Amino acid sequence: MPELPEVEVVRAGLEPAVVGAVVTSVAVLDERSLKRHDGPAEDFIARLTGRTFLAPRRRGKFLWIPLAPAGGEALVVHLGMSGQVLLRAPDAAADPLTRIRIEIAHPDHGLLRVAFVDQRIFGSMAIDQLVETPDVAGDTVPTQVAHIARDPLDPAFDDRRFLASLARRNTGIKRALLDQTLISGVGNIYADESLWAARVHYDQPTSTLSRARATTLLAEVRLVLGRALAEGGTSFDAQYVNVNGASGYFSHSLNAYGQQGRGCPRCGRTIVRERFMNRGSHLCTFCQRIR
DNA sequence: CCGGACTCCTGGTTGC
DNA sequence: TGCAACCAGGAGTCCG
Repeated sequence: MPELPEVEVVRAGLEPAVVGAVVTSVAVLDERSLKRHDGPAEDFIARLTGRTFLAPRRRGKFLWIPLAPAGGEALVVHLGMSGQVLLRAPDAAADPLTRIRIEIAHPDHGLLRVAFVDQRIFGSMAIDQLVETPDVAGDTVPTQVAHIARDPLDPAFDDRRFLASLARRNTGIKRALLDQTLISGVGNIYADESLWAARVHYDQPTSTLSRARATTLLAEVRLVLGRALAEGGTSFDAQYVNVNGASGYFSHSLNAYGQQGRGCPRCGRTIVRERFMNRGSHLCTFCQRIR
């Protein structure tokens, strides 16, 4: 399940290969992968073919490649649960489960294929208009990303505003962490990891979480995301970026997620998995109690 | 404002 | 061994 670190690795990997490249052809192999696109496949193809890619950008789990001229449209990518963006040589064998294939011509690297591969088809691509952000002058995001909060690794993320909305809200803390309109980029895995690190129970009411503990939690969110990013950033091939979003989360340093039945790395008691919000929540019920 | 239920989807795992 | 049921969940929508 790609979350912020995995999506950022994809963004960074794509950047050198796509900036300045011209789209020479587009094939939509499965139209369901255009569910975020407002229009039929023909419209997607027509609006993308012949365009020049600018530098890829990201907010939370949304990735987009602006199209020249700047400030107009962008190719938006969301990886969903299982999406991958693979860079291939133009004559490479087709990747299984490729849903959209984009051929590009780069002034330095020549012809490349960008394959959008997605097993479960929760992800998608779209062409969308860029709009100005309300908080940073000159900054733009696609319209379908405009309702998402900045992510905690964004220099313009507003800590005080986030903490204030937590205090004002009447909900559980994990719900809040997963609410992309409050803080973006955090998914189920890194939510569990951050809560474990900060010793906070997933259902702790946000209004009763002390300012100090909320501050600690936000710091842990940043540490967890930053650590994952550092691990992922070293693992991709420089020439043909093959960023895996499916097995995508960087699993070698998980303390809570998927660790049910094992010992809590902090106190040794057993990590349990509970159903919450129609998904799994992994925690140490000794370290993480509602207070 | 809030939360629950539902939808999208399919490879891998579990259970009989 | 074979097949069906179940499971994973990001994000959007709808409803009470």
